[in-house]
Amino acid sequence: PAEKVARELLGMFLLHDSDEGRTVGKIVETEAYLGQNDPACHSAGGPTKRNKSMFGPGGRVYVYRIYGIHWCFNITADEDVIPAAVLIRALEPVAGISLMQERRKKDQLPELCSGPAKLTVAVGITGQHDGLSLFSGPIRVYGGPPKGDDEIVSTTRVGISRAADWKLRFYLKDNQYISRK
DNA sequence: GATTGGATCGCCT
DNA sequence: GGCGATCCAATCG
Repeated sequence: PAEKVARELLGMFLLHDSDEGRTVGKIVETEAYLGQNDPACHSAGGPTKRNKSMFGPGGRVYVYRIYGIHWCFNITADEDVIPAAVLIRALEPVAGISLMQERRKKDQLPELCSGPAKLTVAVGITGQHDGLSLFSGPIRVYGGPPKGDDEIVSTTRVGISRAADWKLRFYLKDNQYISRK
């Protein structure tokens, strides 16, 4: 289930090996999008060219363009027949930091990956990665989630209008690298 | 077929 | 706090 995946991804590491080099970030903020029964999920209206990556197995990359200019990175979740995904909203920079600084044209660590469209720039993910498996290929997730639920804060998702009161945004309490409180 | 508005960010005031 | 950037699916008719 996407909510479970969203919680368990917190504390895990996102790795991307690109032509320019390797970046690694710790996942510190996520949002769950549950599928066709979730009005805020892109798959709510059925399959389209954009959302097709959610229709299929979990553990794949779903990247879409937002506001015409930014990329947002998701990990698909749940059973094959349920088109769900987890939006990765913020990372704590771990490795390849100089490459992230170069791509973002920012030096301060909290500026590098503290938002869904910032982190795609920092780690070099674009629409060309849409549909890739996380179990083979350049984008991987590894490590384990943090111990104990008490370090995870759950709240409402950012920037949506439908199902606005569902508490499906999760972040690590007191972490300095989240996009907002 | 045309219009609308969004899971955002950075720069401006 | 406001606004511009500028793509594409959803909605309307």
